[in-house]
Amino acid sequence: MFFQNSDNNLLSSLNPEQLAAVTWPPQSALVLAGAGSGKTRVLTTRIAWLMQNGQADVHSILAVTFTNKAAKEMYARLSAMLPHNLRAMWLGTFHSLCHRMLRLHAQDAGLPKTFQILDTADQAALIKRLLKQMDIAEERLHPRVLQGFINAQKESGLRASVLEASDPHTRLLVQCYTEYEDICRREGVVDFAELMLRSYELLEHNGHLRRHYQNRFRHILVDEFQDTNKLQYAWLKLMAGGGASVFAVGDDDQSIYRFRGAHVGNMAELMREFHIDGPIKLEQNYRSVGHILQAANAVIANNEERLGKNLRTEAENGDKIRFLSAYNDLEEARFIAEESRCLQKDGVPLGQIAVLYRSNAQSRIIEQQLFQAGIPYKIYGGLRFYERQEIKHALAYLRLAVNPDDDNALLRVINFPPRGIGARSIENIQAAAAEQGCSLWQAACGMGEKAVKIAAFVRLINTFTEQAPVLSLPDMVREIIDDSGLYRHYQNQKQAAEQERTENLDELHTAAIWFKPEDSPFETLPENAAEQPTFPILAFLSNAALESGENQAAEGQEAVQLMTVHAAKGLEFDAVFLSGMEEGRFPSELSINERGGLQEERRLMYVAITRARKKLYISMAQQRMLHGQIQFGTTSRFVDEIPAELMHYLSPAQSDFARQQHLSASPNRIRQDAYESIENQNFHGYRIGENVRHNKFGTGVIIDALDKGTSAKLTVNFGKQGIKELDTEFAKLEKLN
DNA sequence: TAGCCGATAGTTTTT
DNA sequence: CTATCGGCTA
Repeated sequence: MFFQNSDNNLLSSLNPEQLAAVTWPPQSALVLAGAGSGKTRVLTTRIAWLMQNGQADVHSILAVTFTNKAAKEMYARLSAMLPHNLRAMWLGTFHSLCHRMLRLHAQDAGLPKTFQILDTADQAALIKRLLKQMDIAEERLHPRVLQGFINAQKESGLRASVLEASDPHTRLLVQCYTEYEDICRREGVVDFAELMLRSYELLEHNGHLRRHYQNRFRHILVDEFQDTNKLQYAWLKLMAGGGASVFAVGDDDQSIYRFRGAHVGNMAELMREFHIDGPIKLEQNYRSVGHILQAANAVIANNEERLGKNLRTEAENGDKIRFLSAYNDLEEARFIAEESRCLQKDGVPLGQIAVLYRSNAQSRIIEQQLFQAGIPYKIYGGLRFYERQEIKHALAYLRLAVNPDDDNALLRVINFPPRGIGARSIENIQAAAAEQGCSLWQAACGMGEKAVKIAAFVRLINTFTEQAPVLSLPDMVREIIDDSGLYRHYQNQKQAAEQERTENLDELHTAAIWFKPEDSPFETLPENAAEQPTFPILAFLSNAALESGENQAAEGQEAVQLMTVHAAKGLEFDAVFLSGMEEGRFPSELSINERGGLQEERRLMYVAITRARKKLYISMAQQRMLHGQIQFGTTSRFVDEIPAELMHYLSPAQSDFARQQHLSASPNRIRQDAYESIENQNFHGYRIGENVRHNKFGTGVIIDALDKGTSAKLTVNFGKQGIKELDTEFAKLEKLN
């Protein structure tokens, strides 16, 4: 065989910790893998090693990742490492694997063959419709609350029928949940949580299937285990019930999705229930320089209930962490832009520079400054491809072509583009549907030719339905875009932004051309695919729902990368700007009051710090424009948790004018001149950036200082109390650290 | 029915 | 401040 299958090749470059994890005997294990410790590599190599040694084959492995991107990456890496055809391997996200199972056993799971997947927005739309139908005002029950309730219940494995309500509000929620389940059943749609729960129940109730899968999967491998929710853990337990080994990899310190149901406790639970003596720790970091790693370790050490690990590196200490307490958000953004330019001049590729922030709203001003400075940038976040309205509209037509009973899809496009079917007509259809207990589509069909506009719409959908089994997927998509009038509608709009939507519709057509259901390892090809001519459409739609378009940063972009800290998880950059480090923003005000919220924020901080390889900048704005108002902020407590000896404090130039002078005079020296370093400067026991309390002005931050010999004059920002100048000789200041 | 205007709310996000 | 949504008017 050409392929070099020797252990040496596969394992040679692993460190002892990694080697121990990869070659762990076929028993369950928990790998506690710190940031940058080669976690994905261990997981991938473990699979390859198992297969090389004949301990596992393509069919006996179940590998779960958290994102589609990670699944694809793992698939690519494994394909490069192994001579096997991996198509049959069950590798994917929890949801795509459950989807695969439900497509294969739709009937046993009590689902129609053509069941569709609701994404978050679809689910929200359905819930709004439900509340309106039940005549429940938003003040009484906000749609978001109900959506959260339903998802939380499903993720706890609870159906409406088993819920008991003691108070009226809960009773209402349960009542709505019951109705929601009913609507989903009628329309043949499943939400994300339902994919998990339905799959779980299928295995639980169907002993035959359960035994089949339990016998099949001997090795279950899970990535990002700290982000699993309770239902996913229960699903894994069920799958492993036949004695399979569970090899879970995760980092409790990087668990940042508690707000959407992630349960870090699963790690301890796994050790207990699978009789794992202790975690295998990967503590060797290959990413960051010493100072950055020390900062990360120091910050996270403030958390309790950790499984416990301490990252180490053989790298040099590197630069200190540069900290800037800017006067306002504009100043902060300008600093980031200028410093990016300097980094670029120093040879750092722009794509290796990231600007991180706690919330998306903070990106705008940074974006503006980068734009003004002529620095290319790319923002991650916001709408993704399959979430765009024009794409959702086109897909709604496609859904109707394979399943006209999909009320959600029908309502979305029955009058888009506008075709004279207004609220009144839709109410009529809804009334008829309610009376006959049928779908909106069936009601619309029953309205007869008198309702001219509705009849025309019915004919339109009917032509699509007829074409669906005949045309190829790309032709079908083109037909829908053109004949629905969508394309023309956007073309005729005045605003350029609306006209640009046609480009996305063209892109959807292109996506359909490239989409090959049989090529996708994450899709399932039913045995009777040939007899189901609309299968490509179903697969395309499912793919669109499950993979709403890549949102995570990709390599090789020659642009500064702007994203939230959450979005940066799993990525790394040579230089990182961590912006908006103000108390109340990061940690977020809202989470401080939540139980365990602060610890989660600190983990987020830990994730942020460990994204940086060589240079880390931390900045805050003493004044920030938020919701149209100026907010005053003090330095985040997390910044104070970084030992001062790792920090290098920068002070902003005294005036914009001064900076402009420097800018035009010597662009290369901006950094030195505009942001004068005041490191090690101790102003009679105080330093810039420090938080202090004054018994009259409250808490504030030292933003500037002047040594006067016998005393120092401190400029302190007391937020709402304003900026005050205080002399260390007279003022009574208490340090807050 | 369609488009416009005013009120309102406003973490983090993948599936 | 600004995006979104619902209600109101032409």
